[in-house]
Amino acid sequence: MSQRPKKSAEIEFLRRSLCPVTNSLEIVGDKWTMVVIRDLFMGKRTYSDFQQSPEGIPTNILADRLKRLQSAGIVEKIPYQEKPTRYEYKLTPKGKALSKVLRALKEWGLNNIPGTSAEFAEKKGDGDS
Amino acid sequence: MSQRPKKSAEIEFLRRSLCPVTNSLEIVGDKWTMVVIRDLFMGKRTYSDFQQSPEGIPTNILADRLKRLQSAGIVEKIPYQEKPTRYEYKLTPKGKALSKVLRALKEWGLNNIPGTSAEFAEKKGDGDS
DNA sequence: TGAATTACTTGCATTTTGAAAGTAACCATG
DNA sequence: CATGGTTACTTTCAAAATGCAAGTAATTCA
Repeated sequence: MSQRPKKSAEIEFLRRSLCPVTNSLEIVGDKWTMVVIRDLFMGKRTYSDFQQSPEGIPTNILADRLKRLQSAGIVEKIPYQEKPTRYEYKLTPKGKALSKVLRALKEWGLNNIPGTSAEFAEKKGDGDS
Repeated sequence: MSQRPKKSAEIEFLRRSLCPVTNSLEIVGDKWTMVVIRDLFMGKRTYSDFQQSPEGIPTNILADRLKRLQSAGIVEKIPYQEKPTRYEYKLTPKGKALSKVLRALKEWGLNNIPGTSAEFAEKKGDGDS
């Protein structure tokens, strides 16, 4: 056995590269994912919370991103009431570890994109402490 | 004059929101842009340098991203020889300011995505000092 | 019974991406 | 001076992702 290379097993591990930057971008590197994560850091919890953000994420995209974030282990969906059963989304430790990425994006934007304003990326009453 | 609102002028400033995170993502929030920026931080300079990276960026996407990065003031294209005229791409100060975003993505990937390896996001001989 | 709310799913047109091939300028070789 | 090679793209077109709108399901409220 093992005469031929085990293609199918290898394919499961195929990535664009082994670079941590590239692999992170596979998960959070699109226009909407980090916006949802920003909302979670700001304390938003429900589907409609995310929908109400000023960026106006399309509802199908939001549903898709929440699913992907769950299967990536960044977000978990937890029931917080019954009848009707409602769920809240919250960051896992893996998700919370993205805070530095978020902060770096925020700082870069504030310093390099005129017209941006910190209050849109901070919890109300949070002095960035 | 200025009886009617200056729609055309306003439209130039229309954005998804005023959030610095969202606005940063409009520029660097896709699967390829930060890969090119990573390469620039690693010392790559020419079009073919970027093409040779292990991720295998499609050439039309590369050309497009380099154009966008130039018009965003993140990268500049500078001739470094004549006959034939050849250009190198390099980061502007605004581009260099993205180092924290890059580092945060790298650290998150290293800590949270098994199989990633630091050497793919560092200059050879650079001890991260 | 009917309207409202929350949390989605579905359908479909538009936009972006990606693979491959093509082009243009120049140099090097025979 | 014709042929081939290199660099740096552009073009074409199919496939995938996005975005808008409408539809659905469960439940509560009037």
